[in-house]
Order: sequence, then C-alpha cells, then structure tokens
Amino acid sequence: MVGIIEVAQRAGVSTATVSRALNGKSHVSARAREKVLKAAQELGYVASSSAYTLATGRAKNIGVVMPFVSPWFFSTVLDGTVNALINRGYDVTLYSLSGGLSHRRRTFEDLVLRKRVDGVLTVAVKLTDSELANLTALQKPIVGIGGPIPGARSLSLDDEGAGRLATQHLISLGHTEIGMIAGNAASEMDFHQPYLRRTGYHEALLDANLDFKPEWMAEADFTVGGGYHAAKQMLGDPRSAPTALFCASDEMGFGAIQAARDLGYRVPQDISVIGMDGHELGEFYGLSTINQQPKEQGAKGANMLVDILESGDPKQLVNVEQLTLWPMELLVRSSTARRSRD
Amino acid sequence: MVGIIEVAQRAGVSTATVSRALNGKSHVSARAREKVLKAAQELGYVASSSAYTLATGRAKNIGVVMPFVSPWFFSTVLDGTVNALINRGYDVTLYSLSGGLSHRRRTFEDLVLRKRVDGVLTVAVKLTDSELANLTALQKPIVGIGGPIPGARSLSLDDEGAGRLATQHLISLGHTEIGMIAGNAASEMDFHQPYLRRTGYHEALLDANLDFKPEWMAEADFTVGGGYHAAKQMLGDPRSAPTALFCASDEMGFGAIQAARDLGYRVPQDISVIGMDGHELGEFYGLSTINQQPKEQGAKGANMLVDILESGDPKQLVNVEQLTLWPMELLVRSSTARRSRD
DNA sequence: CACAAGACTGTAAAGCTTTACAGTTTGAGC
DNA sequence: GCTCAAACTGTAAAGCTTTACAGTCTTGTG
Repeated sequence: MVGIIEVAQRAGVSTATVSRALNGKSHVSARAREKVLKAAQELGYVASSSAYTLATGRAKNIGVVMPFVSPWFFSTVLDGTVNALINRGYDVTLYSLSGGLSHRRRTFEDLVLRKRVDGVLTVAVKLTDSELANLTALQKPIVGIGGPIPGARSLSLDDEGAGRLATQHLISLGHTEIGMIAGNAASEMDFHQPYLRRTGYHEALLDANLDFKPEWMAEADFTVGGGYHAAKQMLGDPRSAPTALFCASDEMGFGAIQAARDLGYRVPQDISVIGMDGHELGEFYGLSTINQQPKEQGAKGANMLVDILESGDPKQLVNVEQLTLWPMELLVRSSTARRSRD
Repeated sequence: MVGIIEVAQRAGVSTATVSRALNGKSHVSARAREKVLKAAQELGYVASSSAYTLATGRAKNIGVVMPFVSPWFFSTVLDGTVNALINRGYDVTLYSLSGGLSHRRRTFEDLVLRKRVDGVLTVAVKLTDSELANLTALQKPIVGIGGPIPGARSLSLDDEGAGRLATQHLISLGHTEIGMIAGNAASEMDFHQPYLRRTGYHEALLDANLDFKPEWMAEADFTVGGGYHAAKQMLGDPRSAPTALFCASDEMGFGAIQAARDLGYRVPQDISVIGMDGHELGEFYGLSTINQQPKEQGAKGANMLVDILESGDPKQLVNVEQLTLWPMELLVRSSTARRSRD
C-alpha cells in the first residue's frame, strides 16, 4: 500500500509538505507542489480516509436517516441529497430505521459515538430528546426534512397551507361539494402531515363558507390501491358524491382517478381531482397537484448541512430550532376543471 | 471525548483487555469482562470507527454503486441491501453515478484507495477493466446485481429466459399474435436487458412456429408514459393489432393497460398484457408479470459480500467470474387470459 | 508436589495522516 | 550588505484503536 511516506520520498520532501501540497492549505513553494503532485500521480496515491478522519476529526461523511428507503418520496429526497453531497466532496452513509426500535438505538449510537459522520440529515424522523441531546453534545449538526424538528433546523412543506391551497384551487373553480381522501393514522410518519393537510382542507371550506359532510372524508394508506378503494366508495354513492376530490398524496390521486373512470365519471368534466406531492407519474395522469419537489428538498437540506460544517464558526454546530418552509408550487394539469355537473 | 483509556482506568485494567472484552475475541476472565462492560456502559463508550479501521484495516462498510437512486428497481434493491447489511453489522455508503464520467472516476478512486469500504456492490453497472483490476488488486471483493459482470461475482435475472417465459405464457393461453414493447437503446443500462428480453421473445415465437410481424415490435423508454404511447400506436391499428402484448417492464405494462382501455379494449378479454419486474403496483393493476424480486436480490447480494469478507479465507477476496442466476417467478394475475377475440 | 500447558493480562508497536512548533531560506527595504 | 518579516520546510506529536509478544497466573496431571 502506497502511503504518504512513499510520496514524500519520491518527491524528495517531508510528509508534512506532501500533506500541505495535496490539501492546498498553507504555503508551499510552486516547485515543491509540482514535485509532490507528480509523485502522487505516478504512485496513484490517495490519502487513507480513516487516518484523515482520525487526525482531523472530520469524516467528510453525512449520515442520512430515513424510516424507509424505497417509497417514492424517500428515494427521491435521497437522490437529491446524494448528488448534492458528491458535489461538495462528502460521502453519504445511509441508515434505514425500518428494522425496529433496537435498530434505531444502535443506529444513533453508531452514528454519533463512532464518529462516523460529521452531520446528520433526517427525513420524516422526529428525534427523541436524548437523541437530539447526544448529537448536540458532540457538535453534530442535524437538519431535518419532512416536518419541523423541535430543537433543530428543519426544512418542510407547510402541510396545512398546502392542504388549504389545494382546496382553494377547487373552490376557485366553482366547486362547492369537495371531498377529501386523507392519510390514516397508521401511515403517519413521525410527523402529522395527514392531520395537517386535513386541517388545511377544513379551514379552506370554513373560510369559503362551504358545507362539509362526513361522507366527504375518507382515509386511506397513501397507496394507489388505498386511494382507489376509498374513492370508489365515496364516489359510488350518488346521493353524496362530491364534484371535486382532494387527495392527500399523488398516489392516492392516481387511484382516485382510476376509480372515477371505472364508475363512469369523466375526469375532469364530471369530477375534479387534485393530489399532493409532485410524483413523477403525475404528468402522465394529468393530475393537478402541489409539488413539494423532494429532490430539491434533499439537495437543499444537504447543502444547508455542509454550509454549517464549513462555516468555520463553532457556534453554528450547536443545533437550534429553525424551521424553513418550503415554497408551495401549485401544478394545474388536466384533472381539475370548472364545475359543470349539477 | 471518552476513549478506551478512560474505560481501562475506570475498570482497572489495561486498554488491551478492554479491547478484547468488548470485541469478544480472545480469552478474558469473566471478572475482567464484567468490569469492562460496566465501565463502558457507564461512560457510554463506543470505539471510534476511524481508529478501528486504521488499526484493523476493516471498515465495516460496504459501498453501493448505482447509476440512479430513485427509480423503482434501484431504490428497491437498495432497501433490501441496507436492511441486510444493518443486520450483519455493516454500514452502507451510497454512490450514485448520475453525475457523469469524471464523477465516476472520482467515486471509484475514493472507494478503493481511501479504504472507505471493505467491499463493493454494484447495481446495473458494468465495471471497466481498470476499475475491476484496481478493486481486485486491493483485495476488495465485488458483487454485481442486474447483469453479469465479466471477471466478478454477479447475481442476475436470466433476462433472455425471462423474455422467453413471458412470451411462452401468452402462447400457452392460445395467443398467436403477440406484440412486444421493448426497451430502447437510450434507456439501456450498462447491460443489455432490453436486448436480451427481446431475444427471448423472438426465440419463444420461433420455437412455437409463430409468425412475427414488424408492427408487433415497438420501443419505449421503460416509463409508464412511454409504454402508453407505444401501446396506443400498436393497438390502435386494427389491421395489425396483436391479441397479446409483452412489455419489457411493468411500468410500460401499466401504460399499455391504460392505452388498451382508452382504445376500448377490455383487459384481459380483448387483449392480454404481461409485464416484467414485479413492481409493487402490479398488484393494483392486476398485471401478470415475472417477478425479479429486487429487494431480495439486494439482500442476497449484500449477504454474499459479507460472507466473502467474513469467510476468513484470503482466496475468497480475489474476484472471480461467477454468475448466479436469480430464479424466475411467473406471477399470473388478471391481465392475461385465454385468447377469445378473433 | 512439581511441572507443563493453557488461560489471562499488560506493554508497546503499528496503522497513516495532519499540524503545532521550531527552524531555515528568501527577498525587500534601507 | 544588513535586518526583519514572510514564506517555506521538517520534526515529531497527536489522534485512538488493535494485536503481537512476552510475561504471569491457574489448573490439571503424573
């Protein structure tokens, strides 16, 4: 294995000079730098990351913690994060919490105590007080995505506002009978998006002085199939079928569109459907939605974290509560239209 | 920061004994072990991973390299991999290759030379000779998923056989006019699944002495939308519309089903559709398919790698060509049925 | 009871880098 | 030509663990 000593010998300088030349920190003469670069190149030398970490205390590595990896929202956030971090010279180590509580404890212990990571990005995970205290005590900054984290920086959609906006869009099209397919408690993450989105819906109705009937509220598990069944049930009853439907996720929206069609409704002539998330298939289904740009959120969160780490200001390293609301983008496509049925 | 020295002092033993007691390697008296465990517990001590890696040469970390992170297949493989590796005490560091060629070189250099990882799992990435040679020279075992890697162990679906099986399923239902929506060159990964699946289709037709018309072959980009457009085109022409359709991915299959319905076909009465992959939405759409169980493949690949690393046999560490074919599972759902139209 | 073998424990080196500190060179200004 | 600051360079320590080696204790056996 070729180490810094071999490079130093070949270049005819000391290891300190090699280190300085390669890291570009302090003053090194042009001549020495050149010799070092040449020697390093010829030997194919790259510094050992464990020795680097041991010596500097910096791991150049960010831990990403999420409850699941494969669902669309999570994998898309991850995509944005990984690409942003590569660009800034950081690796990402991925921790999934799907293994249960003991896993979770082990994960956080490793993360923090083993000095594996310089900072932590969590997605839809609410930290316990002790987890947060541990991270803070060890100067590990943490940024959360997908919900406000008490006591730490976070980046989140305003779920209540988004629910209100989606509903208002339907109201602005003249709809007065508006149903909602909300998430159910079982599929709640550590936060309460389902609840918040539902609150926004109710507020919008209230503001517009519109009626609300209990039959217009159904719950599903955020999946296409769940949305399909819930919508079929709600739209199938002619006595109470609304003329517009707000689904708390795009995937439930896809299911709802399919259910409406199977029942003989035309979308959007007979019924308007709006989703929420910005799922890539939304384009294909023509689903109007509120785009929460998970990829961009992932990238932004990653960059916030690295900015903190590289600010050189130790005060930045202590976690403070600070919520950044992600801007809402209403995407109007072909699944929503002016009310025409009567 | 509490290190091994503090634990040793508190337990009244040497650091060597602490290390042995905690790692459970060689003989430590019950009494010493107990004292160490107690002290470590009280101090909340966990060994620094960089020092561990520097001392042992083992990183307890696997690098996972994939061209993309968020598409269904990749995120599902990743899910299986992450969970399997957590269970075996390994971390996973994720490298995405979507950043272009210079990124790719940097990634592999880091991976190998910085001793960040003990082994590498690639998904749908074909290594160059020099990448493979570097990894092998440094005793880093590598396992590939999603296609045979020359010179290394790999785990892959028999794409040609799968194409044949899907087609034979349609033939066995009495279909004689069978179309295919294949992947196009642009969406090829490093391997040639699209090409192989198409070959399997042709072979099955040949074996059964069935005709093949060029109008029965379309290409799309593996997305729902692509499948939709290709299928609409093919099925829309009454002169040449086949009675059955084999799509090279489930997502194209979803699009094809939608296109068929939009054209007034009933699925499966008027047209049978079979996909390939085992996408979770397949259940909802009732799409018959060949399940390639990406999550299980991800877990299996991870376990193969750890088995190699922990075999204690240095010969295992050198990469040898060895292809393990993943068993095919034909899932017959409600999108395929006996031919009835004439 | 003596002794050998095995179990246990401690010391110190190794693993590889960064960087504080001290020492040397260079160049500008007078 | 001399002085002094600034630029450059080298030595050695620090960072934290594992583990080879050597030494000590135990225990079973003849």
